[in-house]
Amino acid sequence: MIHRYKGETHYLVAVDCIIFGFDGETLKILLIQRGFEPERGKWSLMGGFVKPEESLDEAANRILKKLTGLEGVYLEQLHAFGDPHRDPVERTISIAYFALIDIHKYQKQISEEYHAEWFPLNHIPELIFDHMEMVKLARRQLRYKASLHPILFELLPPKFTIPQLQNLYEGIYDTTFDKRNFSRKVLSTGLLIKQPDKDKSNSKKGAFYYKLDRKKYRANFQAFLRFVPNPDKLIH
Amino acid sequence: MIHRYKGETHYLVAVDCIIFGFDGETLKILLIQRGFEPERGKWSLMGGFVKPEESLDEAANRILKKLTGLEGVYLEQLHAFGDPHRDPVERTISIAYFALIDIHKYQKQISEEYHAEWFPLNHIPELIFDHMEMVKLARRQLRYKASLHPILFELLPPKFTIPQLQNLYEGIYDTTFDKRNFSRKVLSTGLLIKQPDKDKSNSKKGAFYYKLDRKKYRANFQAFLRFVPNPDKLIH
DNA sequence: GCAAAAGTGTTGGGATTACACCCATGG
DNA sequence: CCATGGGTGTAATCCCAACACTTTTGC
Repeated sequence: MIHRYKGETHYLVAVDCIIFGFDGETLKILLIQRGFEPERGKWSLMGGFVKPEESLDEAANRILKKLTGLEGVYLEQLHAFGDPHRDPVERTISIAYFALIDIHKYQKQISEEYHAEWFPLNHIPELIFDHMEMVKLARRQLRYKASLHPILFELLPPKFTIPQLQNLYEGIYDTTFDKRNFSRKVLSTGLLIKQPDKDKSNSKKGAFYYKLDRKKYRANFQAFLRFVPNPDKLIH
Repeated sequence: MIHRYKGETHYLVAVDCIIFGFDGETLKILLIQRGFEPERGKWSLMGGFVKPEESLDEAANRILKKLTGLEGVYLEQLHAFGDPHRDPVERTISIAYFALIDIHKYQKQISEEYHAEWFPLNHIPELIFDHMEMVKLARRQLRYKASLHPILFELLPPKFTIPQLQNLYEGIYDTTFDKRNFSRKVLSTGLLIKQPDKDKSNSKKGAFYYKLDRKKYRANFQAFLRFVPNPDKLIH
């Protein structure tokens, strides 16, 4: 280090994670009960301060792993929040990230020390600081992005059925789609590989499992895939 | 302030602005020649450190105004950059913003003390730190967003012609569009108000001026307006 | 009167929507 | 044997892309 910039103020920099999961019924986020002051006992997003030798992405991955035990999951920077008084203790700039995980891979025991719990998106408790704002923005971004790109597969297990997928979309947009049109659209992308076996947990007939073709998924991610009719009206 | 978080490292936090302008021919960004060490004399984005009592958005607006004299222009947070060694002097987290301005409103004299200059997007000089990365991301984001929402009006003067608008789109996507389809699409949104007078600088016949209907613009901003055919292939 | 840019209309194909019936099976 | 959810086909419509000629006027 040659020298330092003189006279400028330094701040704490944190990362907060909005972690989405889907249990087959509703879309949920993972919250923790703060174990330290201020606001001990209140609900909050999982977060942490950025360490001297890690990048922001690394910090987000570290924090996500600490709470869920998961690595290599979908994680995207959402927005930087920097209101001077957002944290009453001391000015902290927070970079919010949102993660999409397969809720079944989530290891409950790891997170018990944090008193973590899943909350349905329409029953979020009061949150500390500006975390509710972060959650709202993340939800908007998820709707927006999912209307254009096939990211919701990240919330499903490796094998899933088309009715499950449709349930997920319907849950996120709080609406219903025509199942014939939905399955035609989804299958026409060629992103899904049909499996020989069926999921019989929801019907006597059973629904075929599909797996995501990861190769085509990566190749076509940027392409606009519109599984969602009239997204304009739904993303707010 | 009750107390402080113990044992955590503090960092400098900066804001850097990617300022886009359109001169009727090509899309350009505004760069400055650094007047201080390190890297004095090298080209760089306009930036500055976040002050104790301002939010990130306020910092970005302040910096934009300092360089261009403009207020109330389109300004959007792009991404936070936080590699531990992105600034060799001292760890600095930078929040990048991108701005779209009417290049004609830009006051050259204000910026002379910064040695500011406009550079066409395909002739950007070498930049300090990770600023080139920021520029590339901003360009991608501009293409992406402009393919879905009518933001490019922000780059044009209050009165403009449809051929001018088409030129702008063609410049940004480095391609050409059919003018009949283009003008039909643009006019069908109802966003434009035809003026009685013409711009005769580009042809003998002259092209009618239009003004943006700001009310409808705000109301329809979220709606997906696709002036750009096959955006999939163009946004990279 | 001609060059150069502005402006406008039609048509065919592909995509999207709306809609209804049969299938498989566990109970 | 029947209730439940899974799976599929078709027709009407809309949207979009492709395409060519007329208009205006400064020189």
